Amino acid sequence: MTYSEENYLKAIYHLSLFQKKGVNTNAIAKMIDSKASSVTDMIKKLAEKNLVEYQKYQGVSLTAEGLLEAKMIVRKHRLWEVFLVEKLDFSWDEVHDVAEELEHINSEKLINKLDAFLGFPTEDPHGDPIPNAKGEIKKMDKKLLSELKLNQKSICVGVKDSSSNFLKYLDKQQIALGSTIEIIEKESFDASLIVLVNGNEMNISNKIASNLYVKTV
Amino acid sequence: MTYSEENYLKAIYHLSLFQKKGVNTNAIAKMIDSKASSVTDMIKKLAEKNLVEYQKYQGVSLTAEGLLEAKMIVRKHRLWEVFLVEKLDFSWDEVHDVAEELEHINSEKLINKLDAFLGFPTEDPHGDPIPNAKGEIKKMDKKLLSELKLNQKSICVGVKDSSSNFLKYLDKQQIALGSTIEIIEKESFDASLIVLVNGNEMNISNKIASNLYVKTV
DNA sequence: ATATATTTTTAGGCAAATCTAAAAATAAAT
DNA sequence: ATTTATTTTTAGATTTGCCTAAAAATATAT
Ligand SMILES: [Mn+2]
Ligand SMILES: [Mn+2]
Ligand SMILES: [Mn+2]
Ligand SMILES: [Mn+2]
Repeated sequence: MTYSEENYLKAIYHLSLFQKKGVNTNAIAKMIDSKASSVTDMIKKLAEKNLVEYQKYQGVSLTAEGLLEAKMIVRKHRLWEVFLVEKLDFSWDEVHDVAEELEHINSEKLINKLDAFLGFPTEDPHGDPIPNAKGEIKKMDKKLLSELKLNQKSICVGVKDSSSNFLKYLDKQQIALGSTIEIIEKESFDASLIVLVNGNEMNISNKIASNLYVKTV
Repeated sequence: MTYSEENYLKAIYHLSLFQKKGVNTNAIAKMIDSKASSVTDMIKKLAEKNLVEYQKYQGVSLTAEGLLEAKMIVRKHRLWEVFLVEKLDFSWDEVHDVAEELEHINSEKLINKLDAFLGFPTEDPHGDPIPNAKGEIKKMDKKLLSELKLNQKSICVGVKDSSSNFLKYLDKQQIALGSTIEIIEKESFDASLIVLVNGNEMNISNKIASNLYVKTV
């Protein structure tokens, strides 16, 4: 498989998590940062290889084979992110771009040895689940902080937006995976929150709260 | 730089170590496993980018810039080989192909962090020198076992041929980097040797002896 | 229901990297 | 010094992945 094919499969996979129907051509183009016509071309090729199901004008979905391939790419991406953070001291906002390259390295032995070396982690540095060697994903039940009830104690377990910008903001506010979070007041005017993060009171906007995953305790 | 351009630079670099004049088109084609016409095309592109010096029919050589680029690719290749052997328990005959892919990952931070993580190694698992971040190569004085004098004690420090085939043969004979080697008899008929490897007597052919580097002690 | 807007596909082209076959230059041999 | 052989370059195609612009299909609005 080429890098380009792998990137398309991954894009379709990510989009299909939020889209029960077929994934839209335009959505893929946006994610891959290319044009709709290019997407149509590639989709035809992937369909030819039985990696996606495709009917003209009806969007596209992964076949069982395509789904497994996509999960293996995601697995590699997230394992490399763990490696970069745990072993090479990268911060969580620096790993994505490098992992985008590393995810295409093609060696089953490499990735399984890396998995073992890292102690078979189940989540990446952003709290996203890492598929195991069979493609199985242990799903954690987590909710957005914006949906958390008042005075309900919780732990930060992930981010929805993992842009460098957002992650750096969290660093500055000393919010990290594992931080305890509790909402002590909701402002109805702008849906901002006053929260306790590791016991420290702070004010966060609704936008922030809508991009933080928490697990109630 | 594209993967292909990097592979050409690396090939020219390796060939230029044994060739004081310009490197031949055909030699590059052979190493890259492509055709002379393809090489000519690529050389023109590299010359355009000032990475090589090129005059029609006169072969090609690296510019200072091209040389540094080539060394950085070699650096990455060999550091990844160390990583695979030291951290992921690959054997020395399994690392080359994976390193061929990993060497193209493009992140200065990654490679320098990896270097530190590995403890700034100066040689790869085959005894080849690893250029430092500035491209400097510490050269060790080593000679081929076939050139070693009778009864001169030495240590195995590298292999000239690093094909999987040869490396597996060495494993079978329990010859490894660090093994002590001494020639106790030379057979003039076929230039084969009777040697002591870590004290064990064995017979090795001239071909083997011509592919093992040793350092006298 | 018809007109308008949006999405998707097709048609035709381009750049990178490769190839084969032919031509040109260089090297080797008589 | 010519001829012959080898090496290298050019010419012309091919494949992959992408693009723009136009056409076709689908969705939305009146
Ligand atoms: Mn990522
Ligand atoms: Mn991640
Ligand atoms: Mn190697
Ligand atoms: Mn090596």
